[in-house]
Amino acid sequence: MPDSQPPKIVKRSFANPSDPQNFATSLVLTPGWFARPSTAVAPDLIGCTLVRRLPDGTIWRGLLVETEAYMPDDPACHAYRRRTERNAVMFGAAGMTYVYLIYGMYHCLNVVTDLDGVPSAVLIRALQLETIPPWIDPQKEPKPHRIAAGPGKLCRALKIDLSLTAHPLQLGQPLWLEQRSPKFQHILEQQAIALVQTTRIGLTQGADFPWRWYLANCPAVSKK
DNA sequence: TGAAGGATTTGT
DNA sequence: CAAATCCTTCAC
Repeated sequence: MPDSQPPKIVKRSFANPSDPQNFATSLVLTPGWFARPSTAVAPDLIGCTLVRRLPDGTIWRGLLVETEAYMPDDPACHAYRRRTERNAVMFGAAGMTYVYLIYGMYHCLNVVTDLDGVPSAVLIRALQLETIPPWIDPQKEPKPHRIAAGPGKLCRALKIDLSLTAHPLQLGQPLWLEQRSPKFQHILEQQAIALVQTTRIGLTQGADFPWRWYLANCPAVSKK
């Protein structure tokens, strides 16, 4: 039975109650939250935060401002034809990463959605980074808010590659997701900001399905 | 075993 | 608008 918003609070004991991870745990989106159709999860992910933990322990965070849904009977979905070695994780339980290589040089990050056996995912297309990682060359990208504007660019910015596919999105893993802040939720409900729904980008098939969502007037969105 | 092509990005 | 660049898929 899929969960609905808001996500469950994860109970976990800590030796030190002031441990910042203790607070972070309650914000982390759980597998059940992702166990809904990708067309339901994708808009709900806008305003949530992607957290990247590098092997050296450093944490890099970005606000999700653009997503796309890929469904089981969707000709644009990598799992549309059949199960293969690459897309196998999409056929499994929700809350896992699906990373693939595109055009030989860019990686794309997806979140596996829906029930076990229903192959679908949400492509994360753009982030608004909280801080700019030092390995980003400011000469190459003069606009700081555009560093993660695009699925390939955000993976480059957060050092996401094929080694991170089929990983659980959980606290302490290389990647996890955190729910919207109360402030974001509020201004969204007050319609002070708008979620735009439109068609997906770069497809040769299934291009007419309106399964792309982005934050209106956000400079970090990949394309207007 | 080989060839075609892709959920992208950048520069001409 | 075409190049970069390589993994995946499908045909033979």
